[in-house]
Amino acid sequence: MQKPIRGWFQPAPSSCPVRDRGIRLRTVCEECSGNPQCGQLTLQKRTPLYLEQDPATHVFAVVQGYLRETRTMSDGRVQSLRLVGPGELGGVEALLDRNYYTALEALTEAVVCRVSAETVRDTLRTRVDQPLAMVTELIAELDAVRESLHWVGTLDAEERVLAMLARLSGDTGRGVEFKLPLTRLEISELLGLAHETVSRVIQGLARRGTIRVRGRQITFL
Amino acid sequence: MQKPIRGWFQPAPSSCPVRDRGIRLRTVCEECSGNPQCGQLTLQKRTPLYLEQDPATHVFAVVQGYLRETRTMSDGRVQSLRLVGPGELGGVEALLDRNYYTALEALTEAVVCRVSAETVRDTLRTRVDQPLAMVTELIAELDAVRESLHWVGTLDAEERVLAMLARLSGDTGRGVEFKLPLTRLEISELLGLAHETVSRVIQGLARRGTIRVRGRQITFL
DNA sequence: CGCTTATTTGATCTTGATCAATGGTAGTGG
DNA sequence: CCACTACCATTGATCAAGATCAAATAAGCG
Repeated sequence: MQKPIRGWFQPAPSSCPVRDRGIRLRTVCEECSGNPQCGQLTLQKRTPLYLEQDPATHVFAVVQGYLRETRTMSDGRVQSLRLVGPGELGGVEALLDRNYYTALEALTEAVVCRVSAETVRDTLRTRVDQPLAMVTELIAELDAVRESLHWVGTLDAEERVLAMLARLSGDTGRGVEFKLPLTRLEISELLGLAHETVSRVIQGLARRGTIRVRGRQITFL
Repeated sequence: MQKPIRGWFQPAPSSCPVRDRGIRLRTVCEECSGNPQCGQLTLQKRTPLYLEQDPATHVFAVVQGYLRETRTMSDGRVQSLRLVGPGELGGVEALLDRNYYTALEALTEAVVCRVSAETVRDTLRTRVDQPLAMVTELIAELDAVRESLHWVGTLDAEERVLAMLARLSGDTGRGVEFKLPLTRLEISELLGLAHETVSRVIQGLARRGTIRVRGRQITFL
């Protein structure tokens, strides 16, 4: 069920659960490389990995679960910037060697690889084969954020909720039930909607037979 | 008045108008390196640099003027994704060696440096000092797009228009008049608003004394 | 079981879109 | 220089999507 981690580094030389679950490239994870057990971080729900303005020291690759990036405005409003799922990167601004400008927090129980920015920088400096892969990664991220922007700009409430449900369903097919890992409130914050609207849209889709809903169990029909 | 180009390459060895206007790093621009006159491209208003789905061959750095990235949806609606101004990059997806997934078009008369993706890739492979600078660039781009997302998600019409006006005013101070380089319609498309709304907001700000408006001449008060 | 947190549903309100009409401005060619 | 034209900007009236306010369940969970 785990997705491969998109990474910018070479295959791990020794046993590593991350690689063993099918990834092409390994991340230079402090835990992975120093430890034969490849002890990634396991996070409980609601655990923050870092807060806005924290000194930016590490980059994270999500192995399992969902995190979210948020930013707080001067007036206290919180905006969820994006959902970070399996195989995606968080905190790349650490490579700029300054403070994080977003907060990153686990929404579900999650497993992440933690890589120090220093390690990444060293690797970029010394390994000829890595920079292009890293650049490719970042451009893919850029693509993803633009995609979100496109969504927020043009899609109405129902389209956005459908897109989110599709993403959260992963590779679950039609007719197969899956469990929503997020609450209506969390979904609404990520989509820039009110939670009541998310609820109404989901009920509406159910009434029209697009999906079947049993609490947090959803089936596409 | 020109902004420095953010670039990932070393200082130009010989005379180059781009560098001479104060940039730290030069872009490996086909025109610049092959030609002592450093003949960047000059674009007329409304000139497209590339269209969606075109083979992605070049990366562009804006020297002067404003361009916009757009994407067309299946139903024909066009979404403006972002404004690309002096010092910023467009078309970085060319490094992925596939097709452009956005269109890039000049909104005003503009000057850009054109760099072949091949050149950039070669430089990343062979020059030890460049990758980190390039990665830094991309992360800054990522930051900018997230910023847009933040805007679109949390700001209301007036806040968005104000943010755009602030950006377009550049380093013009309070009390100094500047000329809007974009029409109300173009602004509205970039902000995801109706052009009537942009007009109303601008008039409203003028009525309340925040700005002074004379057609496309604007003064912050 | 009792408490907290999620979810659903209804009623009403606000923002900004849309429709429609008019006035301005800049560029073009005579 | 002026008239013509095409685009740009403003303003008003109305409408709709979704936010907000309010309240009643439902679902977890110690």
